[in-house]
Amino acid sequence: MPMDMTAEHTLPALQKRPRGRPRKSDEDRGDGNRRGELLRSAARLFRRKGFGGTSTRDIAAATGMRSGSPFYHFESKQALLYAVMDEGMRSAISKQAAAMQQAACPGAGSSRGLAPVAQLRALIRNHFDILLGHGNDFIPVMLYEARSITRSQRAALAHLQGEYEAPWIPVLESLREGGLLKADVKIARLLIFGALNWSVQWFDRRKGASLDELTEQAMQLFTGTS
Amino acid sequence: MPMDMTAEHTLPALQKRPRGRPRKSDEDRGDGNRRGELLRSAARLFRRKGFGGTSTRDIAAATGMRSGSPFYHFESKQALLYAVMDEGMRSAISKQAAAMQQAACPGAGSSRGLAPVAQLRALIRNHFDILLGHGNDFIPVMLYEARSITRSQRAALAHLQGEYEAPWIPVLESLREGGLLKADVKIARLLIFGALNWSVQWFDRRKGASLDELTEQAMQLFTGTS
DNA sequence: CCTACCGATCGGTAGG
DNA sequence: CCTACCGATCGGTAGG
Repeated sequence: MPMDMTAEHTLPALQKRPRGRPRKSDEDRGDGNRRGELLRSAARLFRRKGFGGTSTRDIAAATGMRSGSPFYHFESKQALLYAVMDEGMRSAISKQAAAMQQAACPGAGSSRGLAPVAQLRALIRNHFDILLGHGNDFIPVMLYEARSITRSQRAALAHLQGEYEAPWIPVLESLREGGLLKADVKIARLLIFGALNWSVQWFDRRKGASLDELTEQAMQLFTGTS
Repeated sequence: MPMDMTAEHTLPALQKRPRGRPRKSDEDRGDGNRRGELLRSAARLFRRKGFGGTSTRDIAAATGMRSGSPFYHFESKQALLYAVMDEGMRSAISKQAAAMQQAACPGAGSSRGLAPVAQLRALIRNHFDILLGHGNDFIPVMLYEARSITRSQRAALAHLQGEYEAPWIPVLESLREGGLLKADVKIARLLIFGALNWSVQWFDRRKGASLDELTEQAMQLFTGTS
C-alpha cells in the first residue's frame, strides 16, 4: 500500500482527541446538518449572484454563522461550490432512477411501440422537476458556474453527467428508429438538453404553463407526439 | 445649444490641453478605438471567468492599460458589462436583418410553401453564427451574466431582445399552420432558443459538426424537414 | 463553531 | 490615459 499515513495508526482507537479543530469523520451525519444548511445557502446565493459575486461572509450570514465558520466545513470557497454541484448531480441521478422505475412498471404489459415515448416523457418531466422545482438551486448552479471549478473537478462532474445522460440514449435511439425523432441522436440529445436547461432562465412558477404542460409541448416539438 | 462647456472654447484650437480629464464627446469615433478594445477584452474575460471573477485590472492589462484607465471610458465595472451586452445585441440585430434580407430575395419567385422553412433555416444559421463565430463573446456574456446588471438595464436589454426575436414569430406561426411545427408557438420559441443558446456550452469549433450541419440537425429536430 | 485578525486585492478617484 | 492612492472587502487562518 503506497499510502503510509501519520502515526495515528499506532494510537489506541478510543476517541482520538482532536487538537485544534475537531475533525469530522463522516460528512452527512451528526452535525452534517449545518453542512447541509451551508450547501443550501451557498446554492441559493451562487445562483442569484454568481460565484464571484457571492462572498463566504454572505453564505455564513445566510446560514446564521460567523464569517470564519464555513471554513470549518469546507476547505475553500471553491470546495463549497464543487460540493453544491456534486450534491446536485447525485440527487438528480437518484431522482431520475426512481422516475424511470415508476415509468417502466405500469406499461410493462402494454404495447411495445409506446414505451420509448412514455420513457422520454418521464425523463423530460423529471428533468423539469430537477431544474424548476422550488428550492432546487443545485443544478442551476452546476449548469451556470462550471467555469469556476478546476479542470479535474469538472472531469469528475462530467462523469456524473454521463451517468445522468445514459438512460436518455437508448430512448432517443428507439425513437429515431421508430421515425419519431428525425435528427441525429447525439446532436438531438445536446439540443434537447439545451432546450430544457434553458428553462431555468425564463420559467416562472407563479405564472404560465405548468411543468406537465411544458413537458407535453416539449414532446410535441421534439417528436411530434405527446 | 444646451451644451455650455468649459472655457476651452475661447482658447486657440491648437492642441487644447485637457486639464483633469478630457471629455469624450462622441463614443465610437476618434479614440473610440480604445473603447472598443476595452469592450472586446472585457467580453472575453467576462465570458471566461465571469463578471465577479474578473477584475477591472485584468481588463485593463488585457487592453494594455493601467489599472485606473478603464474608468476614463466607463463609469463603472457594471457599466462596462452593460456596454458589452448592449453592443452584442445591436450587432446581433443588424446581422440578423442582413441575413433575412438575403434569405428573402432568392426565393422571391419560388413556391410559397417553402418560404417559412427557408426563413427558419436562415434565422437558425445566423443565430449559430452569432453565438459560435470566433471572437463573438458579446452574446454569450449577455446570455450568462444577466443577473449582474440592474433591473432597469435588464429592461432595456429585454427591449432589444424583443426586437431580435420579432422576425422569428411569424415564421414559427407559418410553420405551425403548415403542420411542420407541432408545439405551441410561444413555448416552442423558448425551447428552440434554449436549444440553440445552449450550444455555447458544448460546441467546439475545432471538432464535430459544422454550423451548417448543426443547422440541418436543428431543422430536423424542430420541424422534421431540412 | 467563534473571536480576532492578516495580507491581498478590489473598484474607484484626484489630479495632472 | 497614467500615477498614486484610498477605504472597503475579501478568502482564509490561528487558537481556543
